Amino acid sequence: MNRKTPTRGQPRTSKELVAASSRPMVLSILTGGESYGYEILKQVRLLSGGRVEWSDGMLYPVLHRLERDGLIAGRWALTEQGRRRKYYRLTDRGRRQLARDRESWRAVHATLELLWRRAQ
Amino acid sequence: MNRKTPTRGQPRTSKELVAASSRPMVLSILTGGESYGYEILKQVRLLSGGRVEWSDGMLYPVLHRLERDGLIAGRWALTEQGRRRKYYRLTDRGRRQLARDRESWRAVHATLELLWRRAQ
DNA sequence: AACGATACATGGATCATCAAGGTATCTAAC
DNA sequence: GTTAGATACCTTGATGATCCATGTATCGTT
Repeated sequence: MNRKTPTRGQPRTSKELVAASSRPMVLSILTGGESYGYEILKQVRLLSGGRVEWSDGMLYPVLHRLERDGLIAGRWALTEQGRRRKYYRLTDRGRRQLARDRESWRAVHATLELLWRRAQ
Repeated sequence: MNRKTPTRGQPRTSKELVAASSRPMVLSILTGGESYGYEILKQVRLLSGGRVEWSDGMLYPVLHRLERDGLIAGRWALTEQGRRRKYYRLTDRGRRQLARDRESWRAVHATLELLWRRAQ
């Protein structure tokens, strides 16, 4: 990996927030169809308008764990340029986990927004 | 601590989500004025409509860390019933940290909601 | 030849909650 | 009087997470 990519920059997101959002974020991205690690990194950067940046060293273990837990399923493929890629797709189990994650997230978010609106 | 209180129940929130939200949640609650551990636990339960439940064994270390880092300041007090309480208030540093946490949270939330709306 | 982007992976340090336990006071029920 | 529940604080060991640094490799452009 090129060490000068913005992937290695100063984190704008706390590591706890990354930990909490990585699973629902990856699962959500995969509801749009198959994807692979490097593309997921770019998707996150794009969708957040550059406000969320993940390191690749963080994402790959996440993908391995999600696969180990049966929430996503991977298959190896080769591009025309000869690069190997591991494509992941969402499993039914992953879809159910995403629904639970979304509910938990929204419960916490609603509480925080309530507090923030209260204090302006 | 009474072991039969709902505080010890099955967590509805993943530990990662707790980790990500505990600091902004505590700091936000303290924008409403001084509070103490036990009351903060009840506030979280109340504000979330019972959807977020923290264990006290998780909260006290959080409060100690926030105090150690200068984001909150504590003082001991005694109630008329003779119970000791440690009241915490938000410091200026804590207020600045909360502003940063809120921004990060909203960046991640906006990204997730974008994905969720996209997929219905 | 060098650089940057693409594409994957690992390992040690650090730091977090969780689970389970502890101390103590007060009130209400039986 | 003693049991139970609520109030109020705290600590420790096990587990598990990202972070940081590093490694491998291909391809296109300068």
